[in-house]
Amino acid sequence: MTMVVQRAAPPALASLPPAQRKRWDGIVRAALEMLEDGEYEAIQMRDVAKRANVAIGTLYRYFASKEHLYAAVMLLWVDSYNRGVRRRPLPAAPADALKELLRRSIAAFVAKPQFLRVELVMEGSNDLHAREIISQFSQAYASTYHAILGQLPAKEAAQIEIVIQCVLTKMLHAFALDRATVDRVYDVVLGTVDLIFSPPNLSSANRSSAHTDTPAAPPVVTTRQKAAST
Amino acid sequence: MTMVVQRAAPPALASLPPAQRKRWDGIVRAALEMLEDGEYEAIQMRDVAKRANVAIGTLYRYFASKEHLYAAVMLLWVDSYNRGVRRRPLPAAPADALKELLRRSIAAFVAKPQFLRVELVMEGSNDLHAREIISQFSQAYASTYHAILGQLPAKEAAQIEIVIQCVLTKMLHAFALDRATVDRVYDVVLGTVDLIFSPPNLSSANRSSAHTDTPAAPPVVTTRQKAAST
DNA sequence: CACCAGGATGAAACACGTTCTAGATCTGGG
DNA sequence: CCCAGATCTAGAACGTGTTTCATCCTGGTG
Repeated sequence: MTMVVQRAAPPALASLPPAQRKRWDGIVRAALEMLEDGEYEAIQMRDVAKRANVAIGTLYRYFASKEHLYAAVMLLWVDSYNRGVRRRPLPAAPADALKELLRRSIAAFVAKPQFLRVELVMEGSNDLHAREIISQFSQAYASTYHAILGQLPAKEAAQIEIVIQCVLTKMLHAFALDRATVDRVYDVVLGTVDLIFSPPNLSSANRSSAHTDTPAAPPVVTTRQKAAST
Repeated sequence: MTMVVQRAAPPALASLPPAQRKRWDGIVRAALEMLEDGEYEAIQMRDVAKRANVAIGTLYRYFASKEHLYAAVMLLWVDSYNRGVRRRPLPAAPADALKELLRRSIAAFVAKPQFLRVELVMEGSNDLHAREIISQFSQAYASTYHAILGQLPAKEAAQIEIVIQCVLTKMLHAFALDRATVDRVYDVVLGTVDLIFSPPNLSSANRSSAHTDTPAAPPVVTTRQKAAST
């Protein structure tokens, strides 16, 4: 009565006998190497299998999809990125530490635009396995920044973290797609830190809100309701 | 000697005789309708062609790829979005106007997550035609925000614009992929405005930079160089 | 009217991710 | 040593985006 499962979930790397772990490694390594000198779109699963000396069916027993495979590749790669970025010491002041960390991150990613483009694909992916892995390492980033901002009030630290994260990845993606130069990436990302930590005199803009706020914005409250239902 | 072109570039909508323009419209409308009640991935080009009453070959004469077609769809849709968002008046104070605009934008997008997901796909796309169209309407967004921040110094206005833009789209994408609730989107996006316009007391964090800056960060300068060459 | 050029047609073929099949091979327990 | 079951393999097959191609309009021109 125990019917055969249509397709088993890909095994977790952790719980894997050495022989299979070796295969796993070989596949990911092959995929990584092929990305080193070719675009994601140009890489064929059949070729990855050939290069790793496994059958295509085997490849698909370990990875549910091309996106899942390359999520694993990114995870491997991001490790080396992390080691490089965190090696040298950082300035003590949060704003300066942040800026320095961002410079290193940008440098690391800019050196390998294919990986950025793959990350972009991953973020748009619907594949469950891929998404899980991706969220893993976006949390890894977050924790790095969290360490720096620890001394700030938790609320602000969280907000700053996410803003920085958004700006950094967006700008890197723009760069990866040739929509921004390296210099612009640096300018915008570091400029964001300045904007947050050394704000220009916006108080005039802010002050005027005291008397224009209430009269002009009564229908606002309904907006959120509509969003949920429409 | 004039050899036949392998594949003519898709014609621009502007320079098109009425009959063909009508076909163009029909195709985009069909594609739009199919997205209204189905996921992008589930939509087949063959079916779009059938629904628009054109041959598949014709469809591909107007649009170079599925992504190009859906970029055009998004452009059509974003028009109606813009009309909706800009109709009611905004508060006069930049910070408040910004917040209100953001609330409306979030509401508009949250109501149609398929479109968000398509936008995500578009942003990761390598298709030239698609990317050109996409950059068109991300500029359309930008101009909307630009109008609000006109009274601020140009430099800061530009920086604020881009930060807001990054945070907004990132959070919307997170929502589209079920990685954030609607409430979180509102909190983070509006919180960003607060962070910029009513910064908490970060000066202590900032002040200490005066004496930690120079000693701790000597190897920094080389970072950018490495980025460009490696 | 005959003719031409530039669409338009849709069936067939191709490409590549993914799945399936039919054995071969390995592995651990008796 | 032998068996049952898991895993591996080569390759065929399938689905969907994309391309090709032979053919059929259609509307302007002499």
